[in-house]
Parts: sequence; C-alpha cells; structure tokens
Amino acid sequence: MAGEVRFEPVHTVRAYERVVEQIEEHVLRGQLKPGDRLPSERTMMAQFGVSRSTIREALRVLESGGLVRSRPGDPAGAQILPFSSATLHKTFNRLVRTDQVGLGELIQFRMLLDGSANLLAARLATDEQIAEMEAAMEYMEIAIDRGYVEFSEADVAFHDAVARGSRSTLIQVCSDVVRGVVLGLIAHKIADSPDSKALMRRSLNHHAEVLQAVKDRDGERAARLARHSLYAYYAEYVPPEERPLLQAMLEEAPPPGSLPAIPLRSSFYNM
Amino acid sequence: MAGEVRFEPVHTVRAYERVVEQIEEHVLRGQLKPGDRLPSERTMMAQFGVSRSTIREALRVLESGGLVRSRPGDPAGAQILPFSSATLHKTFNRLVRTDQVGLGELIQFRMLLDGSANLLAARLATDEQIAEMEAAMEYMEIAIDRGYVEFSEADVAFHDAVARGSRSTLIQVCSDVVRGVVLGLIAHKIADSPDSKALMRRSLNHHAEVLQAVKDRDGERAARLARHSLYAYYAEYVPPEERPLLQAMLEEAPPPGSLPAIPLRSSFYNM
DNA sequence: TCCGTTCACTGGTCGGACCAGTACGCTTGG
DNA sequence: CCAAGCGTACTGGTCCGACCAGTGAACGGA
Repeated sequence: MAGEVRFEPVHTVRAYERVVEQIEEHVLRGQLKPGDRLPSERTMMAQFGVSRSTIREALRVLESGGLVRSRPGDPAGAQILPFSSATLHKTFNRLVRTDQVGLGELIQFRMLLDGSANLLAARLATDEQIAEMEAAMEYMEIAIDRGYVEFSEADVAFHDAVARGSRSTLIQVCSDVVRGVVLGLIAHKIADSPDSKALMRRSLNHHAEVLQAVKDRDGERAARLARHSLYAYYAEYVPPEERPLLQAMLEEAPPPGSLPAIPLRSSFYNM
Repeated sequence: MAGEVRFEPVHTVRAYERVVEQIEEHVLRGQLKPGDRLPSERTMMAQFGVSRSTIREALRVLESGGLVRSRPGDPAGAQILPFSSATLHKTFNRLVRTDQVGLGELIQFRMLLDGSANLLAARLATDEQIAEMEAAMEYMEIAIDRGYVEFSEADVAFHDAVARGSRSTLIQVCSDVVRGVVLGLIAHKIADSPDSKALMRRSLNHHAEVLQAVKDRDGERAARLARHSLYAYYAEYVPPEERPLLQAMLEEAPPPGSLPAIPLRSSFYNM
C-alpha cells in the first residue's frame, strides 16, 4: 500500500464540547442573535439528549467566553450577548500578570495602535466623527477642573472617538483593551501626582495638536504627534530599562547600540 | 446623613466562580507554573468544600480559557498550561464570522502589525534574530519548488522571526493570531491560483527587500516595504470596496473623497 | 530482568434531589 | 372597574451518589 496514508491522533470529543459547538455555531451563523434566548437547561437536556450536568458545563464555557449570560430564575433562559472585549481584556491582563509583557511594551503597543488610529482617522474619518473628537476635546477642557477621574474619562472618550474614526473595529477593540490594562496598572500613580493638573493641561495641549493634524487630514503628522504625546505622558512611569522600546517607536530612532536619552516632559515634538 | 453614600448592585458570586478565581490567582501569582498539576477533582472537592459538579464547572471555565488541560484517567490531575494564543484566535475568528470584521480590515491590521514589527526589528533586533530571518528566507527559496503549503510555512516562519525581532510579545502574539485568521479565510484561494509559483517568487523578492532594509537598520523603509508587500500580495483577494482601507495604510494616501486606484501586482514600491 | 496482569484511581457522564430565587397569573380587596 | 397581594410553576445553582471507560503504577510470574 502507498506509504502516504497518515493517521492523525484522535482527540476524544467530550459531550459538553459538542453542545458548545452546536450553540456557538448557531450564534456565529446568525441564527441566534444578541438578545435572543436559549431554551432552559432542562429543555436543552432533552433536545441534546444529555444530562443537565453536561448542559451546564457547556453553558459555563459559553458564559466564560462572553457569548451568553444566564441568570437564576429567569424563565426565558440564557441570553445571547453581543460581542464584548471582556475576554480579550482578561487575556491581555494575564500576559501582564505573568510578567510576559511589561508596562513598556504595553505603552509601545498603545503608541502603535494610537498612531495608526490617528493616521487612518485623518485619512478616513467622516466629518461627524471629527465632530465627535472635537466634542470629546471640549469635554476634556471642562473636566480638568473636576479632577483626574473625570479627565481620564474624557481622555478615553477622545481616544475612542479617534479609534472609531479610523474605521477599524480591530483598532478600536484592541485600543480599548490595551488602554484598560494600562490604566489598571498606573491610574493611581497619575491620580496621586502632585501636579496632576499641570499634567492634564499639558496632555490637553498635545491632544489639541493631534486633533488639528487630523482635521488637516495630515495622517503622518497626526500619527507622529499621537506617538509623541503618549511617550511624553507615560514614559516617566516606564522603568528606564524599558524606555528604549518606546523610543524605538519615535522618529529620532537611536542606533541599536547606543540609546541617547530623549528628554521627558519637553516640547521636543512641536514640529 | 450625607447624601453621598451610594450603593452599588451586588452581583451574586457563584460558587464555581470563586473556585476559578482562587486557582487563576494561584497561576497568575506564579504559585502554579506551567506543567504543574492540580489535585484531582475529588481532592479539590474536599479542599474547596464544594461538590464535584462545582469543581468541574470551574475546571471547564479554566480549560476553555486555556489555562488548564485535563485528561481522563490521569492520576496526576489537571495540568497547568503555558500561555497560548488559542483563545485570542477564537475571539478574532468570532469577530470575522459575525461579519463585524472583514478581510480588508484584517489585512489592514496585518499591515499595521507587520509594518511596526519590521520597524522595531530594524531598530532592536539582535544579530542572532536577523540570522534567523535570513535562515527563514533561505527556507522560503527552497520551499518554492515544494508547493504552496510548504512555502506558506516558510513565509510564516519568516514573519514570525521578524515579530520576534521586534522584541514585542504583543506584536508577536497578535501577528500570529491575525495571520492565522487571514490564512483560514483565503489559503485555498492562493493555493488554487494557477500561477501560484510566480506569486511565490514575487513574494520572495519582496521579502528579500524587506530583509535588506532590516539589515540596513532602516526601520522606516522596512516598515514601508512590508506594508506594500502585504498590499501587493493580498489586495486582489480583498473586495474592491474595502481596498481603500488598505490603501490608507500606504504612503500615497488618497484624499478622503476620491480614491485613485493603486495598481495591483506592480513593482510600484521599488523605491 | 522483563513483560503482562491487576487494581486503585482518574475524569466523563448520568440521574435525582433540594434550594432560593423570578415572573406570571390569579385572587382578593378596594 | 382596577390595583395590590399572594401563590405557583418555573428558573438556575448546588449537592449527592452512582456508573463507566480509561490510565498508570505496582505487582507478580516467566
């Protein structure tokens, strides 16, 4: 016989996995839309021909994947949920918690995402979306006097408006996730800063420059300013040995061997 | 009394969730490392003071999150797993399956990631990592005559070497995931292409140019070439109405209104 | 010494049971 | 007539006990 036949190891499929597959397939095919309800556990038990334990394990998997939510006593059964970035957030947080990814790399990735978001927003955003950015910017201005928490909210709103303007769902979702992880790491440090108001005002100015570049439809400039803005805002929280990772995302890229220091908190990016 | 007190709704914590939390916390704290074993279900049942069903639901959640794997009959109990991008892959695939993200956006995101990966690799990669890229490139050359499957493997190896050279775990992981999703969508189309050999040879040349830029430590050029290479390779598979998304990632950015066509399969990026 | 058998134990599945909730409809009081 | 209150038939969350098909290691025989 031909020596070409190759057998692959058969991985046993557990009953609850088949249940998960079927339900997930229905959701993915659009036959079950967000808001729709699954039958009750006891009903599905009969439909799938398995015990309730099996059904429950399947539901736990679906629930942990963010596809479904079930509530005790609900006669309507488990509810199909719209997409959520919660599982992504968990995954990224796990990378951080296990020290596989440091703050420097996170900020670097934000520079990557936010830079591209601004590049694309400058080139693709509709006038309405730009208006949203302007609205968020005005809110930031007001929020300065209301403390760090509200300013941070406004800042998030601005970056999210830019992400939407990029017309990329992936950028939007990833930005949201990475931003959340970063804030979880250093939010308190910023809030505790004595001159937090000065920081906020400086940040506001940077954002204004970025927005102007977007309105000028100058993508390259918007991207560059956005990266520099993030660097100026976050670099001091990044351990010195990780800062070259951030600097490598900027224009004045140092030669690989010697890494000249780039001044923090200066207006070097006004160009 | 002060009107400031605000009560937040208490969301009941189910028993299996507490089990998940405890185990996850141990893993995240490093008290349980990949390869370590969990006690058997019946042992944990006693330790946590809950029933086996509850333990099992917790294990199903951990397993679906990729933290743990359990095998029937294994006397050692469930095994702690190293980080895997499997759940990320699933999440991204779900975005695609539910039509929230199209092929164009995926390729665009690849351009974003791969561009930055090359930028950073040119500036940060060690000589050993560059040697790995060269090795992958040689393998690609050989693989051309061995058919699309092997060439694709070599191509993946090259891009992965670049991603490693970027010294960013996030870029590495995200690139891996997005690449996998894209290949899942159009691998067959490329393989079925009549002149696939010509495509491979052209792709090889592009990769060589990119690698040269990396070796020259010219990050900007490497990034630009990488983006153009992806565009040239994939644009024809992207529906025409989505191509502006890709073109917006290139230098010759069209004004937002009118989008002049950028020729496919030309050598326009030889500059 | 090596190989085969045995056996304690594993996870996977099942069925039944109880509890604390929820939502709906019915009854009851106005 | 309507509204408030209660009852009830469900829901999901948890527990228990049982059986099965596997695994792996200790054990025993060749």
